[in-house]
Amino acid sequence: MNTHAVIKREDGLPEGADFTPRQREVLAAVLDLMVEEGDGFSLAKVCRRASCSKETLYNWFGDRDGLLTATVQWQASKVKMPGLDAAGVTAVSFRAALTDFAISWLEVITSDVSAALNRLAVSHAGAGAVSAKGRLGEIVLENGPLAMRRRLKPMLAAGEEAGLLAFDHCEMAIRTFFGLVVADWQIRKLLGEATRPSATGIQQTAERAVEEFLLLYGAGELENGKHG
Amino acid sequence: MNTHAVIKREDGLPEGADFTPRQREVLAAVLDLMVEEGDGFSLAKVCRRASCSKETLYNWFGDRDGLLTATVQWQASKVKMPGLDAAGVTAVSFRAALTDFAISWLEVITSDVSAALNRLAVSHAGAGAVSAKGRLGEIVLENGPLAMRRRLKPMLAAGEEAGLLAFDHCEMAIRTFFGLVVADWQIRKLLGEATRPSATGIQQTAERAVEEFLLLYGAGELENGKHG
DNA sequence: GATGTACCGTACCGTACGGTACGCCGTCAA
DNA sequence: TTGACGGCGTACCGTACGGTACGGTACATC
Repeated sequence: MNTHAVIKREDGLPEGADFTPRQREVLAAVLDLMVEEGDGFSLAKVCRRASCSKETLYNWFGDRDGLLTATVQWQASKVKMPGLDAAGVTAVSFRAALTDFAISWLEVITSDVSAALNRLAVSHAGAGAVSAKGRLGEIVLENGPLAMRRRLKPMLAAGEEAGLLAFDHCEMAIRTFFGLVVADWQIRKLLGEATRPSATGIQQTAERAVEEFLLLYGAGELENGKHG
Repeated sequence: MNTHAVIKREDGLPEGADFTPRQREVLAAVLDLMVEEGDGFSLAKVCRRASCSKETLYNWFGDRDGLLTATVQWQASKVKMPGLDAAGVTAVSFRAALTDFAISWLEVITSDVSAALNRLAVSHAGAGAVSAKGRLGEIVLENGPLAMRRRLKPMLAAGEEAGLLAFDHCEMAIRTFFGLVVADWQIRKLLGEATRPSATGIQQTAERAVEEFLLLYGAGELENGKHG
């Protein structure tokens, strides 16, 4: 039982990640390497880039998996989603909030860092049945799709409260929203398709997705005619 | 310049994959191992499982990447999508065709084999800038989202032809359909979430997706009221 | 029967990488 | 001044794996 320091939460959820500045430097180097080389980077390279020794790495993070986990958790702790409070939602502000949400989600998803992290988690999720590796997939899942659901749920609930939305099952609405926004952007990015959509491309995608979502689930003044 | 035999198409598209039966046995073993252990399996294990020698492996496929590529291509060549010919589409048959399409797509996407293949391609897509690895991502991309688009396009065109659909840009409609059907199923599967939807779960997802799609893009008799 | 070919099994080699050990130096407290 | 400590750099070790070589065997062809 070594102490590994820092992160110990047994629920694996991405607690604040209270690393020292020096440790964050190291993690930043890891993140860079992950973007550049995927899972294939060596500890030696990390040390060279971060100007630290392997022994330090080992003392801080235990082993390679610990380092990866720490990196993923640290990055996860940095991503803050725009939250909309339920107070005083109007048709216009609600639509705008949904659009903002979609935009920032698309920006995250199509970023190189997110792609690298997801690649890492995906490959580890399929490696050796049990192995401690599984945690990575869990963490990313927790901070990816599941975080989106958690964020979205109160927004949609607020929308329903205000009579702007109508749905039977919130889960279904969430899933639909996810599908309309993300579509095939993420999987194409993960599979290495180079073209990242431009800012306006993302904007248009988001607006269209919200438009379609409101066509399906909008009520009252939000429910307007077909697009086209 | 070794001969590597078999697949040589420079465009990388997943041509028929004309392997000998014995070679297919080997590829099947590789596929199994990929499902079980992800990208981490060793050539030695392949040999043990397939009862072949490393030298044979090398003669047939060149190197590890060649073996992986061959496996991916072989699997890709096995996936046949249900095609609907444009002749005599009615509102009912069209909806049924879309639903069938969605169902079979969901079945593929949530299968272990597909997940393993996608994991492989995803991790290789993020590994080392150029390296021949990139090809895997390309191939899977070609047989994943892009194949779906190709299959879907004539179907939607036929639908429009028959006055059952109305859209400005076919690409947009395709993207929307993709999003509604796939939603977060694929990414969650890739990240290792164990629960595969049941047959009826898939059925319901597909029907709902088609329902929503037709609400957005349906014309004439296909355009019915809101669900709920 | 001799010869060639295709393949299996296994042993082998080089390398790369995770993990460990150790010497050295700056900092800080006593 | 001295000693302890945290951390850097480097050298080192064991292992695992990709790739190669080689002997042995079944089978086909002449």
